[in-house]
Amino acid sequence: MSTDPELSKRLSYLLKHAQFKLTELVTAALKPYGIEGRELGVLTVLAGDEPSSQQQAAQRLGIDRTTMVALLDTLEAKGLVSRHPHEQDRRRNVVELTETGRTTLVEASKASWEAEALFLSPLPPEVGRQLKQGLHTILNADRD
Amino acid sequence: MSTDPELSKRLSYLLKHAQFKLTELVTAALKPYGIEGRELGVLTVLAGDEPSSQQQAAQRLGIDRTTMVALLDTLEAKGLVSRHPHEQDRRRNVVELTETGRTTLVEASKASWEAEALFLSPLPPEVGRQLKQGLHTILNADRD
DNA sequence: TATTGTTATACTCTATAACTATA
DNA sequence: TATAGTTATAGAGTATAACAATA
Repeated sequence: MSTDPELSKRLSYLLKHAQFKLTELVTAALKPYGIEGRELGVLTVLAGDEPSSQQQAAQRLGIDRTTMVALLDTLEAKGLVSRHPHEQDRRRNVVELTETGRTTLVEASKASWEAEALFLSPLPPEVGRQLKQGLHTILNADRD
Repeated sequence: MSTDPELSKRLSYLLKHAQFKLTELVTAALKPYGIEGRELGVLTVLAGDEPSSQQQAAQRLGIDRTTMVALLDTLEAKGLVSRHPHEQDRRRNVVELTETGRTTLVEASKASWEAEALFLSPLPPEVGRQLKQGLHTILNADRD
């Protein structure tokens, strides 16, 4: 893509293009399962411990609740999640994975990890781990 | 932001949030100079060796030529670049930095590097270098 | 015919504001 | 009054298609 020598030394440039490349790999890997990376993220969050309301799930994903609506519309149309009114508080929707949703999550998740491994494959395994660890350290540096 | 334990192990998640955080830092650092990160990228490319046409500059940035039009409209309105018809080929615009554009580039570039250093500051300098080197290796792995 | 810059348009992703139904 | 979900809408950021000027 871009090849300006000065620009390609910028971390902004490296991160942007790395994300672009990883997204390409993940999208291709998930294609057989009929979902995209963002949707896999939603399934992952929904699979956690308790069945959560739409708003709780949105918060855990760091997206707006209005964005979550459209995302769930799609996943529901694909038969991967189901929405039911909460028994005690009927304003809320309890969102759960369907049986298909659970198997899709398992298989698509595996494919996604493989895409990540492929992305990191130009590096020795230990260097790849350090790269992830470094990003993790930076993102959690504020929280103390 | 998001705190789902499963999700935050994904490289997709780490890259996305890292980019978000770096963009915040760079945007704040560039604010005194009245430009954004993408505009600094354009100035950087335009400063390279030969005065380039709009399309050449767009290619080096990896963006569409139609996107470049709006970007240059903004930079021209700010007095940082100037457009002139190419002498030999009057279809092309020669895009150059103005005097103000050149000093802005120098100062804003410095501020941007400082923002990057701040972003990497939770890591030991050597680890930060390795992180950049790792991304660079991954992005150039295809090209051989 | 092909190319450069431009405009009009549309598409994606996202958020804000307002509506509804419940509490 | 306040909250969960929804809808309508708008704003970035981007690209595609069509146009005028030039080659």
